[in-house]
Amino acid sequence: MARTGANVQTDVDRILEAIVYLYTESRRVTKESARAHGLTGPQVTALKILEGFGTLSLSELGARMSAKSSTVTGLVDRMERDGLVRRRRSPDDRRVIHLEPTPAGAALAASIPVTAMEVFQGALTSLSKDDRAELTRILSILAERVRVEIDRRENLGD
Amino acid sequence: MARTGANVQTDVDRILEAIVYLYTESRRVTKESARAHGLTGPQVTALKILEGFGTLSLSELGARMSAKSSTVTGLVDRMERDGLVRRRRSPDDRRVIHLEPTPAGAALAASIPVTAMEVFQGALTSLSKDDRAELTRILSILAERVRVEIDRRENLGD
DNA sequence: CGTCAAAGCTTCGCGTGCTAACTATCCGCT
DNA sequence: AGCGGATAGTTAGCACGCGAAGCTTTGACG
Repeated sequence: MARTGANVQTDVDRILEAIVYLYTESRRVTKESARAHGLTGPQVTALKILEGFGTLSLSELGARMSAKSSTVTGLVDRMERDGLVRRRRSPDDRRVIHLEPTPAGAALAASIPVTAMEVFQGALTSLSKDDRAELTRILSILAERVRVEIDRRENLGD
Repeated sequence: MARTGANVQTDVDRILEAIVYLYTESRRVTKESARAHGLTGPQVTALKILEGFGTLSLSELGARMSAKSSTVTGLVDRMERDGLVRRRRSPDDRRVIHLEPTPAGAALAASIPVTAMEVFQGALTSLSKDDRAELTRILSILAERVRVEIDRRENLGD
């Protein structure tokens, strides 16, 4: 274990801790902003995605939100209940359900600024330009590596 | 809006997306590892923290897990039900409840490798040493800035 | 000494989020 | 045509996770 030295583990810990913190806070901030409009965080996320695409299937929405289909079902149930979106069965493929915002949902989406992450924007702009670019670059690499690693494991494990 | 230019928003988006992805995956991996021992992710986290400290109050545990007290209550309820920890009222301050792992809980904690984040270790060690150091440095700054920004907002808002 | 705000936990209600199991539909292959 | 696996959604059951409201205990302050 720890072939590469103990300080790697320290970095892992620090990075993980920072990521967890940043994620938690980003969700909290989003939630707070959503709340001001009578919505929840995921609902705003979904509405904003729909606003961009107009119509999406449940699975497409789920993919863009990194959520499983059963989660999306529940989310959409509540959004439909609250008159934000409408389900419509696809004529092409009867398994598929298309989702579109209602006028009310669309209006609400438009009224919510994308600045749910103002806090991050503030923090990120306070970084130097170089640091920001570096962060983007390295995080992208990291995400890609993790993706690959997970794929590898799944193909081994099963 | 976007006083500082559109490419900042792009960076924010990319960084946020990467963070969400990494967080989601880290939780998934942790959960999977926990599952193999019949536990949930947060339960492992709590046990591991308790393993390090021996005894903690509920609020101290909550602080270390970034969880609210009502969340901790439920988590500890289930862990107590499953014989992993024990609640004990503090003699000094009768509001406080001390938490300690049962022998079974302690044994379980010891048997679970900290390597729930093996995937990350793999990905991170595949980064160059410099990139890893850079990432740690920048993320730390970012987390600190966000912390400050949030404090600032809370003192303004209220 | 009494009051009263604050701290520590719990309870309740709600909204995620996941896995497992199930239904309906589609599609490839024979 | 029809079998059989894959795909899209739903349902059920569980564990978080949070905010609001409530309880007990503490400690500060008049």
